[in-house]
Amino acid sequence: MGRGRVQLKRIENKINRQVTFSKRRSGLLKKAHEISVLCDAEVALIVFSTRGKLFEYSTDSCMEKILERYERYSYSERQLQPNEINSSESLALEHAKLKARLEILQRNQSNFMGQELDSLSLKELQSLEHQLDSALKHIRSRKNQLMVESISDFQKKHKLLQEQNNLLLKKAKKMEKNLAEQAQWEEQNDVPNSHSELPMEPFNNSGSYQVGEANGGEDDDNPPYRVDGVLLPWMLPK
Amino acid sequence: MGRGRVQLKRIENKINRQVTFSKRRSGLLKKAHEISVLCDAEVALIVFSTRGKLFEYSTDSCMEKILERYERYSYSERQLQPNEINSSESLALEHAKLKARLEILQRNQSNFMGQELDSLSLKELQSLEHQLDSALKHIRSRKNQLMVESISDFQKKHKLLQEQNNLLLKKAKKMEKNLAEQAQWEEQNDVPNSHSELPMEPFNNSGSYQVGEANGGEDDDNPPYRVDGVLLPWMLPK
DNA sequence: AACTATTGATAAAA
DNA sequence: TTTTTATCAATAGTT
Repeated sequence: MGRGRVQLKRIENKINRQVTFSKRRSGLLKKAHEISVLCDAEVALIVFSTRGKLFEYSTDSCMEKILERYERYSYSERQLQPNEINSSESLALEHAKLKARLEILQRNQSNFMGQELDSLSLKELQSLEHQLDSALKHIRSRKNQLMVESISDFQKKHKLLQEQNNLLLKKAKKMEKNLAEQAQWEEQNDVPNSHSELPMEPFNNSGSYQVGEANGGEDDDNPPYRVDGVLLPWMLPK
Repeated sequence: MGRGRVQLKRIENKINRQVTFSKRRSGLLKKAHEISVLCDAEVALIVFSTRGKLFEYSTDSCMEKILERYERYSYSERQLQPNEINSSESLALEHAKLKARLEILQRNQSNFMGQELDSLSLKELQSLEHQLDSALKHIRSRKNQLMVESISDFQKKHKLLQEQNNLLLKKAKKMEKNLAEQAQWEEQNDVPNSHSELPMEPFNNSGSYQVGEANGGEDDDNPPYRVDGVLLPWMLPK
């Protein structure tokens, strides 16, 4: 738009940049207003110039409402609803309450992380200790549960693969035997060699869940948290 | 721009409105980006469609920073022009932010108390466990410190009182002796009895830091956390 | 979603 | 800055 194409890069000439900014800014604000009116949309536009001057447009000249809506929308995936008109009083009160609660929670959190303990009494410390102790128990229990689930999952997969492996092994041996017999027969009857050139192997080292060698009777004799010598990520030392 | 002039009023035809919104929206975002790049400006653009869908653009994809800057800017502007109506607006935004933060903190706190663990992964659980472990160490260390301080404090006071007690005891004995001598003297000289009717005792059960009987040589032989049989509040079982 | 006739925006110049 | 003017870009209505 204008004489000559526009490169999408910073205009180095300061004067030009400033002029362009002024023009485009008004254009942008205008377009923002237009879409807002034409399409019944809620628009908030904030522009800071290089030198930090603020220009803004907002539908219904209510920037804060839109920003608040934005915060709600982007912070939590909550359902949008028409803005409730909170009286400034109740909002201020709510605000103060929230702030107070936030402070408490923050101090609590610090305490839970073992910080800012100096202001706590012996009694409070002891209560905190008990709380954390109990929390740790829950956490470890949950962790253990996850681990056990993981282990049993792996064991199932392991067993399945092993059965498959054994099956394949048997099949392979059978085929080998057949081939040997055929070869013998052909030799006896003077037929040219025609069987596969690849020697049969017992299918090790192929699948992602592949486990060692086929070991018939050793199932489930592993020590806890170890599945046939495979180290799961969480088994590694921290 | 297009065939025929545009009336600056809401497009009543729903389909047309939606199409126009889509077109103009992309145009607006593009122009916002252009002015941002060309003129080195900081731009934040928020658009809500009629149906509440959010579209946004912001320089450097850092919306929050720009919004914060906006808040700061408009706050300082307000300070220059005391306006009570606007204050509630900034409050609204703050309010939304606070709420979001509160939510996060609350979930954290739940986790710290060993609750709502189901949504956590093994890794997160482990990190939580370590954090709590370390916190517990701090807490116990602090508790121990307090206890040790408390004990040594009590011991000092105990010693002091004991010395006082001994002193008083000696004084009392001396007085008793004097009295006995006086009595003897009076008896020898036939003077009527006039001394105190209360028998002298070694000042037990009087001060708040009073400790058992005066026990000369047994200082500091008590088991840890016990000071002469007195149970401190934190010594009581939970 | 594509196409174009128009209007709108704006770069450069004043 | 704002206005002017020559061009380019956006888009309304249509397909």
